Amino acid sequence: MSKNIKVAEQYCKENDLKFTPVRRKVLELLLQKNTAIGAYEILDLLREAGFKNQPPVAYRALDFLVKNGFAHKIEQLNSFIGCVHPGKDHSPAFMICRNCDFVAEEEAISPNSSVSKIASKSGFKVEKAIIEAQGLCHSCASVA
Amino acid sequence: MSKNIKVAEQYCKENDLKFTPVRRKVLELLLQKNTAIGAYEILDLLREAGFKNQPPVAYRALDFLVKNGFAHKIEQLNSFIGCVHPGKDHSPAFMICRNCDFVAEEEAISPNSSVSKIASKSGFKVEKAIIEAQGLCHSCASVA
DNA sequence: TGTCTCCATGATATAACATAACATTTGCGC
DNA sequence: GCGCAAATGTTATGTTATATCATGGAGACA
Repeated sequence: MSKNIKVAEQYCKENDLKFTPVRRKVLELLLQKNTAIGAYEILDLLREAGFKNQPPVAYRALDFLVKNGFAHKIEQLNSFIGCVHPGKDHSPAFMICRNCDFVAEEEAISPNSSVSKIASKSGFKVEKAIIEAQGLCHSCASVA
Repeated sequence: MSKNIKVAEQYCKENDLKFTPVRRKVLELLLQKNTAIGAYEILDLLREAGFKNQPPVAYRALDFLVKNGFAHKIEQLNSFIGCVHPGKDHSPAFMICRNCDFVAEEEAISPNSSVSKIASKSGFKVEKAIIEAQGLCHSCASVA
């Protein structure tokens, strides 16, 4: 069992959250790849694994995982990815390779980051921020 | 006629782009609001203005406007907003008020911005980046 | 133990967002 | 006028996401 699954399990236990079979399975699926997966692709994988496969099944599990910090939505791709450091309160930035679909999650926000500075300048109170960059990952950039 | 429409018109003239009636109308619609508008809402407004209203009509115009920097897509909202400083090559950050839907566009990316730093650390070659923050705008934050 | 309540899941339907594909028209250089 | 390229018209369909109501299952507590 992956380390991140264990972390999620432990976190749920401590916070009275139910880490049910379908939620666990979806997280496992997300963690098996380093690319983002769409909800309907997850649905297919769930069906193969013997779960029910109507859209709400996937979306509910994904909502749970995203809400609790175990997964993230990549808005530009309308798809989802497992979080590489769950549990910690964090503000990720994603680097999406347009060639191989690899998605890297990095830490982004610090008190003096661009977003904080821009926000304070305009009096905007930021609650969450998404940062998604598109381009070429290290290895695809080398080849090209 | 709004200043931004003129800028777009001039830019198109200089770059051999066709600022056709439907493209102009969509840009006008986007510039009339300081909130983001969905493609199907634009479609409704186009119909009211006597234009054809099948989905491709709106999406084509939006593609043109986004591609040429006259408008931006807000990924989190699946909707669009007129650009406040068109023509200039820029990397915007958006501040989205969850209370009043106001969207502010700010300049975000500099050579030593968070994104650039993170990217260079991991060898990722960034081609474009989106930054979208959610929270409360100045006036909604004051009320609360 | 019964039953109440809360939350998760099952199931059906539909809403909302976006594009494929092909026909037709328009503007423009020659 | 003719041919090309780009824009628009038109039909159909693909993709992503949610509303709604029914059913089930675990824990609280008398």
